Amino acid sequence: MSATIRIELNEKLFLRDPEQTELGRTIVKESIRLIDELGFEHFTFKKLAQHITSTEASVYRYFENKHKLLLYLVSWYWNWLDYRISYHTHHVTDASEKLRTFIRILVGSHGSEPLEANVDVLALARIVVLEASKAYLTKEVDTDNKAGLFQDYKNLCHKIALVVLEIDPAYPFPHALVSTLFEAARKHLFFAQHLPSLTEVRLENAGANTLKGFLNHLAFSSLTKEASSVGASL
Amino acid sequence: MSATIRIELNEKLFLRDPEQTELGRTIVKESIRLIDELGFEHFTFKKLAQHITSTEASVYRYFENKHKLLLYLVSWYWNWLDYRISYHTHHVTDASEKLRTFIRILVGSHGSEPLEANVDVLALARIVVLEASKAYLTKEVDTDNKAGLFQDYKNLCHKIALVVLEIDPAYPFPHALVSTLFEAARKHLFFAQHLPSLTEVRLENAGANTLKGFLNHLAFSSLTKEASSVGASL
DNA sequence: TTGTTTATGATAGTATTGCTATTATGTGTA
DNA sequence: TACACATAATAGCAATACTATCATAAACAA
Repeated sequence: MSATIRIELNEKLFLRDPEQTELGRTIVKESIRLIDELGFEHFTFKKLAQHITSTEASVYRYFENKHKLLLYLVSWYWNWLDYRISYHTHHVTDASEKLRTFIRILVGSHGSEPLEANVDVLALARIVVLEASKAYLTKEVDTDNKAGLFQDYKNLCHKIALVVLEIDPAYPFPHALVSTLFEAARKHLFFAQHLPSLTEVRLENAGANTLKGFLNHLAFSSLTKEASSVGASL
Repeated sequence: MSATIRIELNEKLFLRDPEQTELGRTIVKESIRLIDELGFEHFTFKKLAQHITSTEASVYRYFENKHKLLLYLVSWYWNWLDYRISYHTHHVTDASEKLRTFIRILVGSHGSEPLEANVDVLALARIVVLEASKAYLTKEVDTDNKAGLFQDYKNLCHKIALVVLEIDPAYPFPHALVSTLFEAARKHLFFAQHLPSLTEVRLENAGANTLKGFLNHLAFSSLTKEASSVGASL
């Protein structure tokens, strides 16, 4: 494992590859800090430009608009997660163990592998929780999808879905289950912090009522033979 | 059942109660049509005012801003759903049957009870799918929550959570499961339409791979004794 | 009836956002 | 040396998100 991970992203996510220049890397790095601080709605290219003592026009040379920048950041995160999952499961043979590992990484137990130097991954993870849904919940979703801007998320989802099928080849909703786990992971992290009456998940709790516990329960309940027959009878 | 349902909403959702005046009702009715058509990002009070041949200032007298209007519409929807669920379950004694009915209504099998005359409920349902998450995924969530703006959603969630506990009193995540069902219902309706590789759920399919089938499987798998023990062992 | 409140409309104005265009400047490359 | 090229500096424009003021008409109260 090298110190910094090379993450290749769809070229349609940017106008000029931000990884290739100092300014580009600064834009990415500081936009993460600023979006995390202000929230996506209050974040503007003008504020970013002032923050990095550059100009609005320069930022626009890298990203078409702030929505594309968000898509870039979120894609980067899914790639990074993919990398971490591969890193932690490539030696695991048991499919159930693989899924368990996936969930463990998904809920954000960071620290056991080399962190990306240039990017504040914890801030990016917070952005993903609060903003990632907005990347696709738009009227432009079909256009963006045709341009392949969600490919990384879909790839990752498919990869885990294959593990699910390995556990239970008869399970009829592998992709649906995995995307639900992704969405639920983010939502319950958010609920635990801001709307705790919507979830039993507690972040400070290392024992019971962990997000990991809930997601494991949700996933493996669905994948036992008994459970499958429950669904089929409805 | 009367022809039109009176739905009482938190007064902090509006500046002047739109139900009390002709203009107010027009604002609500036509904002639903416009948000559905344009999407929340492209929707503005100016466009709405032009659409209803009124003025921006008049709209602002009813709603503080478009975010509060969205909160109003979404709250209205949860209230309406609550009403429908009560209507269809008040005579049901079996808890599992109640949960099944809840899921059936959640996925949107409309038409069996009186429709609200003034509001295009189908358009509102589409808005909820695309925009409801944006109502709380903001930096203002704690302020809005303290003002009670999410109370209707939380109440509904709690109500169903009690049914879940009736089915399996030992289940440790009743609210988490129910909020997951709510979120998943919206997300998979959306995925089925726009990102079908993220779900097996198909809308046109009346037999297999229905949203109802997936949610029932997800819910009832988690609530069988066998399934509970699966989760506890992790 | 008269007077008064109240809702709406009409109009104006301001700061910010989102974006484009033009020109200048410095830096590295052929 | 000449050229390309990235960035900075500046300007500008249309749209957005409001706020304020004043006129008018309907509703209602004395």
